Amino acid sequence: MTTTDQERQPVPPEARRIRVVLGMVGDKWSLLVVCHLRRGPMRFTELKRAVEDISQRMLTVTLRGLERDGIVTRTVHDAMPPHVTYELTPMGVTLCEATTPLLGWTVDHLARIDEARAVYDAR
Amino acid sequence: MTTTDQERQPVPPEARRIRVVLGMVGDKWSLLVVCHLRRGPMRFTELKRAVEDISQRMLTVTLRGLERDGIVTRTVHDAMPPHVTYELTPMGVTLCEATTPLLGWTVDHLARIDEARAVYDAR
DNA sequence: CGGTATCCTGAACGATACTG
DNA sequence: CAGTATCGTTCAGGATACCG
Repeated sequence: MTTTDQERQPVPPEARRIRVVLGMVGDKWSLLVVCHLRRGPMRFTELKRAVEDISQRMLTVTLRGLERDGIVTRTVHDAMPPHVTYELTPMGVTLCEATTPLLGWTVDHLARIDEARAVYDAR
Repeated sequence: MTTTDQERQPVPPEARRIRVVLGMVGDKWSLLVVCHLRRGPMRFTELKRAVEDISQRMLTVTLRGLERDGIVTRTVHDAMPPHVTYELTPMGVTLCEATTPLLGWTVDHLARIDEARAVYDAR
């Protein structure tokens, strides 16, 4: 091998991007919550019911993270009874659109993935 | 509210897809390894050097997972010295393409994300 | 209604040593 | 070279209880 010298720092910016994406939506609930908010603003309890099996704590933690990243907005309505709504920001909408191909890929390959796993596990 | 009855099971298939995607590439290393393999087959040690800070153990674990899912192939070459190469399967290549928009989104919004976090943390 | 606070468990991950 | 085995730690996430 003679190319040993000039191949340092191959893809550091790509690595940075991947870390950022995973840090934002790589957890168990964020993408799920974002997907539900595509249809429009939702209240806390409404989300709690919609996102199956999420605990109250994890919904709060997830929403705080998404709010911090500028993906959702939190709006407190002073009414009787008082309530809070969450809504995708414009950036949140574009994030949603950016994930569409990946979700589509899963639809197209779910069967093949299950098959590959079965083959691998059988051996 | 009068729509309480007919809104059960809103998006279960979408949830399933998201779980599958995160289960495959939602961990710390899989996407990173896949991205490095875009350029062509690589040997174990070559990957170990390329993927910054990955431990030998995690590289093995990650590659096994990707192999199980049909994303990479593992080929043992009987030579002296013996070596092993990893390569993206056709399905692995399409997965890579499906993630491109999401990575591109990060490039476009990295600055805005950092800004949003700074604003949120300052308050 | 929409949270916080606290405690706890399991899985993911890292470090290190050894091997065909 | 390309692993496996073992151990220790960290941390995301779940259960539960309480609150403005």
